[in-house]
Amino acid sequence: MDLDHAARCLEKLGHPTRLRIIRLLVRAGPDGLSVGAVQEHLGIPASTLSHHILHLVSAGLIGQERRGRILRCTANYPLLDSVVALLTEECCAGLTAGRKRAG
Amino acid sequence: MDLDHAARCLEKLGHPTRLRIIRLLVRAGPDGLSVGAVQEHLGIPASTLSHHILHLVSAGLIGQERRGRILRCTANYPLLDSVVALLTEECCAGLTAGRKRAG
DNA sequence: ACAATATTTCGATAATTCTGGAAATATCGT
DNA sequence: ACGATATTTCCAGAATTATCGAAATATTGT
Repeated sequence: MDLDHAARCLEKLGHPTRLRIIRLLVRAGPDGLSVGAVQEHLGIPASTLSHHILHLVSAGLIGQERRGRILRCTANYPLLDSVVALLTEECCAGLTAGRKRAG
Repeated sequence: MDLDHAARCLEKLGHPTRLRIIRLLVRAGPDGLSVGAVQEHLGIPASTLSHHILHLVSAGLIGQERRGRILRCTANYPLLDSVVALLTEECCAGLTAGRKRAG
């Protein structure tokens, strides 16, 4: 995970609707939720939701699996973890008090 | 820090140039860097840089302090920490294996 | 084949963001 | 006051993103 890849993920996460989608899916656990279920939770038009989901899929932040008519979306936990890890190690926290890296 | 505030921060971090600025400032430590120093590192036009810095300031991700002609920019470590914390606790990691939160 | 359900694609508009040259502003040293 | 340095603001154009109704595409059950 390099900086640009992280930036691409953060860009996708940096939209309130998409961040809500991610939160829903993370909380839903490994089974995730169907697109329809997400739509019910968020109460937004289907086409708008579909676009946002496409964003998240294109960044790899969520995965999808067809099950009949239903398209199940799941959070990509490892990728989310590495985004947080990059943000933490390379850019942000852990350096607050006594910085460990030279820079 | 609510979801929308986090989304606003993530949106700002979700741009390669801005993420680079943040990384520079974090690594520079509590003293930060002047705008000019950042510009030297990134090699982009001053006005473009100024716009990006304004974004980061408006989100509170960096602070500024004038010192004569030089404007020193510093990373807002606590805010960065809380963004990471929200991402970790509410949205992302820590739930990968055995989830602790109900949802 | 048909109706019902689940989701996407099309198409169009509005809004926002990104970029950077040129000019303006602020500060300093002399 | 002047010239140099540091940074921003103005301005404009190009590019991207967001939104959502309507139509299209699967899939299932009958």
